[in-house]
Amino acid sequence: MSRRQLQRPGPRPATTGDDTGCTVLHIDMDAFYASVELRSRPELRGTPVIVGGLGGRSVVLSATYEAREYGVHSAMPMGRARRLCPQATVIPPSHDSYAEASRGVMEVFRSVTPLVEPLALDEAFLDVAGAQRRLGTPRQIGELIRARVEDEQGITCSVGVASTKFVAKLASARAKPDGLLVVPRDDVVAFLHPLPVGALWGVGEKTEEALTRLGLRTIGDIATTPESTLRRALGNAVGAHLFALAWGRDERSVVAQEPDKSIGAEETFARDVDDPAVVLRELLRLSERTAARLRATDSLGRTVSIKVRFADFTTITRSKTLGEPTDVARVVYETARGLYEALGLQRARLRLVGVRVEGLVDAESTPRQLALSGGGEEWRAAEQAADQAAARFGAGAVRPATLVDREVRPSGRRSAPSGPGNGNPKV
DNA sequence: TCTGGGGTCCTTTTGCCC
DNA sequence: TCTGGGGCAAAAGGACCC
Repeated sequence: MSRRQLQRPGPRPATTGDDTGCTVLHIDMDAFYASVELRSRPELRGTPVIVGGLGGRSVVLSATYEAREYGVHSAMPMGRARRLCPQATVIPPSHDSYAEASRGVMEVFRSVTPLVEPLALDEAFLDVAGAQRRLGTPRQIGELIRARVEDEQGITCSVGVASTKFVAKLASARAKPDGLLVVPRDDVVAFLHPLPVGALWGVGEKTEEALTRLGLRTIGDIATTPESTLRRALGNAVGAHLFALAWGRDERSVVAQEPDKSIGAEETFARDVDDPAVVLRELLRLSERTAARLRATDSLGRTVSIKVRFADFTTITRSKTLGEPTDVARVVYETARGLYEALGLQRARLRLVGVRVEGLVDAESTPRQLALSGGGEEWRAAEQAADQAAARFGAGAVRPATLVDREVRPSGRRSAPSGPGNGNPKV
């Protein structure tokens, strides 16, 4: 599902290299969403298939290799993709089944080693140093995983085997589709230097332009440029980082799943919106979705930010840090509304709005200070009740909060919130 | 061609305190 | 009392990833 393919795949390198010390595996599903869809539509195998929304503003999420032959790739606007490949079958995404397939493959990975670092639904790094005595060399482990994923999930994947994360990642891209590539320690520099700068992890469109202005086209070019020149042109962090990568230096180790740092939701309107009432209703929906996910993951967040994209695609963000972290939709919404109203947009045409909560902490280990915050503990209780109803009867059972707002505004005696701090007088 | 939605990380600016 | 500047956190923007 990688957005960029390596531009010049060249001859598939031999897979016979020495894998000693190459304990980092990068595993990447081939055309993941499309492959999952093909499991239930086997008659479409070998034909161009595009997974993407049907709306006018959607983009390609995944395309089979047959569709890619026509120039279709992920993140491309659907309209363009359909013009490039009119005969393709278009399938709207079913995110639940991708999540389920993802759980399946991650389980395979974790049966090999606990050191699994997922990067996305369809890819992960594995450190297999500790699994070698049990399962064989890194290459053998890679082949074992490929076989098991295909057996158990009915989709193929590609594996890169190297001594560092980013070389493993480049190797899996080169091995695609349905392949495995080992880059021996001694071959790293020779493997890297002919590649275009855009192949480097962290080099996108803008950085590539900047590098082109410096006359640098390959990773080898970066390697022979003074680090100080790179720092000046790209900034300290990026410059130093790319210089190190160009020499195959990458100290980052594989770390098993870290907790999320932010949770949010955003929505592009089908058509631009200039009605503040519509925008506010959307902010409410997004706040509820975000807060529900906070509660579902036992997280609280301290900073609420909104994102507003105008019709011309310029985008701004505004944020506010709360006195204490929250997982209450009402608090998220009121903060978001304040931020939106402070913009004084009148009737500007908006394309997208989003809500995000940052600075996440674990709910269990964070004491709540109800009296200080006016933090909507009663709202929290109501929202938890709604969570439970949704869990039992499906999300449709829960009424939109626009109605809740009018009918059960928490004033005076109404609900008895349970949990720490119960009994604080309100207002 | 006309650009989704979920994120992370880095840089710069701004405001505050001392 | 005014001013400068260091240090810090928050805010804002932007690049990048899949």
